[in-house]
Amino acid sequence: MARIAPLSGFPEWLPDGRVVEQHVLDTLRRTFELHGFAGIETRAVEPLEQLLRKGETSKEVYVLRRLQADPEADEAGDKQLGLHFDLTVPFARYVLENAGKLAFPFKRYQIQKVWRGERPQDGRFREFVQADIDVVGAGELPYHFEVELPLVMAEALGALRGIGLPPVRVLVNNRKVAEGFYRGVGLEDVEGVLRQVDKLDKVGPDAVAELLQAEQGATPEQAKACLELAAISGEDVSVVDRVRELATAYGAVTDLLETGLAELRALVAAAAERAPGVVVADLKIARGLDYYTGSVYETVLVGHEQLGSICSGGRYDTLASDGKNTYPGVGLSIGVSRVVSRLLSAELVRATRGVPSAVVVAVVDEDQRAASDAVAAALRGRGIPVEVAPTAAKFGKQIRYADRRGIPYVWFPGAVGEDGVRGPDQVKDIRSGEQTPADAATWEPPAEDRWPRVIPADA
RNA sequence: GUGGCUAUAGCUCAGUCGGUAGAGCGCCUGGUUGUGGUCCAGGAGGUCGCCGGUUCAAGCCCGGUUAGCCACCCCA
Repeated sequence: MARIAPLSGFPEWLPDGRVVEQHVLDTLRRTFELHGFAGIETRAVEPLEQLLRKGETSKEVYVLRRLQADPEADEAGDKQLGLHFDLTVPFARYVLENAGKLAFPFKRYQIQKVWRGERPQDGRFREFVQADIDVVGAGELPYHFEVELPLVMAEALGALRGIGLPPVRVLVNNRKVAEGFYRGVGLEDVEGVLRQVDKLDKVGPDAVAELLQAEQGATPEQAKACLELAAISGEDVSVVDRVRELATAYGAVTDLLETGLAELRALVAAAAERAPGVVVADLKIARGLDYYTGSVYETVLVGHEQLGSICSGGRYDTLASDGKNTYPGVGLSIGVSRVVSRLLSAELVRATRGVPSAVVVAVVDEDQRAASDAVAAALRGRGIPVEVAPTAAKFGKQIRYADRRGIPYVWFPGAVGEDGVRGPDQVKDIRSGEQTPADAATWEPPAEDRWPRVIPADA
């Protein structure tokens, strides 16, 4: 028998999970718009060569082809399409394509699915939703956007605290600091060093020290310096002084380092004021991607650090370039699916119901279905989500129909008396059992019952 | 892509020394006269992932395969 089984890495939620996801999406979108970001959507595909420009992700790209494509023809390859694996590459292409029509600096948000042919795991998917914000400038982009963007994300995620999302911690670092320091101590393969330092949480400092020596040719002294830098973290500007002291001790003070430290200081100082306790400077944050040139960000859910980063990004001096013009940018991306999957699997949140209906209108018998339809229409006309019972089963079954779906109210159309006149309708709150006469032209459910809500699971 | 673990009812899982399948939950029906949840009584539902091998006999042992989970890699 052809077993129906979920496809690993392609998550699908039940209706009440979708209510949660939709709430998250709505909340993020509202926050982005409050900060003036314009929404765009790009196509799902990009030319393969465009997607592969960013490096070693090639194996992860899903290629698109027609079932009947001529196998000879696709040898040509330059017209091959792939599903985008992030929203930054499509955005960069979009900026170049529409540069003449956009006003810079351009702030946009983009919430879409992306695809990566990775091995799925808890919180890691092959098809998932990202919510990105980026600011892109023409030619130049003021540093203050590197301060603003992580704070917008912190606010967006903070807006989800009410439904039970754990607090977040935005870890920040600056590429110029890392690069300036590493070069200052004589390590030229900045990329390689970053990659090893990035493993710190997983393998520990001793292993990283060995890797630095074995893989990057570092001296024990250089390795020690890298680890001491990585150990520095803090919420206030004193981290900057500590980095400078360390660099001085190793004779590693460079202009690049000083530039980076000034930037990092500005970010930490602003964050301490605008979002105290949320942004933490952490000098071990590396981010493997090579195109970051300034601030880099990673965000964890407090208590769920094992889940990995739920929101990352950074500054790119060259987000896009057409040869003549360069467009620097800074942006972050929330892994919406990762967040939602954890909210659901760890039972941090729940939806009050999985269907929109606040009311089920009972059907007395099929001959009187029209009366129930009329009640439903009257309620809907006033914006109350309603459905009519699917069958004229015993009332006990119709109540159970509502109960199973979490629908709080059952409406009983008045019985037709011997005089042929319909008696008064009644509405029952099936949670309390309370049943009262009601008029479809005026009855209102309490506001909290009107639509499904997302609430902390323990509420 | 590499490695480890797993696959039995809709779900979560038991299944001993190989002897042709069980529980809990869920679902359906009933417990008169149109009002659910609790309780009671009944009931439906499984080619034991798939293919092959060993054996008188395989859910159990062996090989393969597919899928899922986890770790690595990388990343949201």
